[in-house]
Amino acid sequence: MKYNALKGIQDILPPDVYIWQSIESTARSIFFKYGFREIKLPIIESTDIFTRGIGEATDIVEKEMYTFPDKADRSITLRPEGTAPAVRCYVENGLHNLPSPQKFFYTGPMFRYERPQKGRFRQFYQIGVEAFGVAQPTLDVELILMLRDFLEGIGLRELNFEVNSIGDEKCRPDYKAALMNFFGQNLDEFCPDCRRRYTTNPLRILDCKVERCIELRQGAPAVTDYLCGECREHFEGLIAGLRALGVRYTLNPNLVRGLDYYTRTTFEVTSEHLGAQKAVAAGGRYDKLIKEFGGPPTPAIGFAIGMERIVALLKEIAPAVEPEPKVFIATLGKEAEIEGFKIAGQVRAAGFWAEPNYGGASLKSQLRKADRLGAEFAFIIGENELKAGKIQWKGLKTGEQGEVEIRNITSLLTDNVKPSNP
RNA sequence: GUGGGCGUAGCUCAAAGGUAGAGUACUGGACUGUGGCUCCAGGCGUUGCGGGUUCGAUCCCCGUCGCCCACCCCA
Repeated sequence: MKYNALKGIQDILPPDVYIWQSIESTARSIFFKYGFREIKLPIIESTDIFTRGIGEATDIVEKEMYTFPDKADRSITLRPEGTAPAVRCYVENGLHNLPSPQKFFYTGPMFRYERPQKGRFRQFYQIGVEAFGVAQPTLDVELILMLRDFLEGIGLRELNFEVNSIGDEKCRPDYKAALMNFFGQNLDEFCPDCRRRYTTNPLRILDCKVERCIELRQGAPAVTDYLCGECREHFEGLIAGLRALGVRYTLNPNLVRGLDYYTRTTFEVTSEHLGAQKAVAAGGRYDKLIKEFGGPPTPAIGFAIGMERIVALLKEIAPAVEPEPKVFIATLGKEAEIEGFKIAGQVRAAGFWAEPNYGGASLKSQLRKADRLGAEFAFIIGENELKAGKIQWKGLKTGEQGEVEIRNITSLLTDNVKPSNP
């Protein structure tokens, strides 16, 4: 019987996992400086968290959710995204009673039942960021700035920052009507997908990739021309802030999002070095969602970073590297083996990776193993060394060899070697 | 859900109807206490699975599962 991981679900192994760790630690340190605190959220929720939060008619809810009945026949769902659970958490824990803004981030897997392809998986990881309680566009600007700091911090360049505003419940209906009026004139010339979108979500016609549709939508009304006064002011504040802080961006009036809860600001960071799924991070405002979840009306904004996609970009820049032991401890004989484990303890206490040999083997094969592991030093302990209270050390990169008293091992290392962390 | 490509050793790939091979990796040895180089030894792999055609299938056909890419949509 051969077992496979489920379709679209993969193991993450070394050395890749070291890239993941470094991304997460960079996120923690940069987000900390912006005052974002980490929270741990459950990966399963009551199904209605998502149907209510994301929207009944969205693709995610209609066809992509992992939904099961539990043993008491409650409908539960593996989270397909993090914002709805974060809002549930915010309201349930009464966090609106704390000073605004409340700023959080979280990491972990999301689940969507989709056909896998490059950059798309059924279980995929996101770093999610949410900020509650401030309506001013300065918060939007700060989030985008933090996202840029993060992406540059992990070493990514050549990314496109696209921003847009899709208005709110006051002005979006007007825009939608104008759009339908425009497309309705020659609807039968559009592709079948767009004809379907016309009724389900006409905004999506704006980012259809079919060439004919791109031609046909020339001259279509732009969302930013239909913003109400308040939304316009907000959008202008966002643009002014980005400019003032030197964030390079492009306006993309066709940037519409597939989740119902977005209002006003939407943004997306893309790379040309990925496949068709080229968004590495995306987000927007959701000013109505907290009230929808039974909390007080509270403006909020957030974004999500796609881990697999930034890992793919980083691997393109530099392949993942396997960390190497600092010291391999080769021993000859039972007594030396025990002494070897004690010495390993000293090396570790000094902050270095010590790798022992397990069980008897010839010195030759032990050194070969040390070499293949990429160890920097081999320590050799046999009968002679035990008697003398010394060890032989050998630099496997340099070929140098010498003797040192066991009690001086720590200073030998700390004086000559830099500690290495994963 | 739709379309296309691909499934042979841990990995990369041969074998184009006559019942599977190489490189690499791994382990050990040559070198009974000194790695990297070299040489030697070690794999009965249900050729993804199931059926069909054939005297005979890794190869042809059908189905199925899986992977990859694209569409839809999204991080």
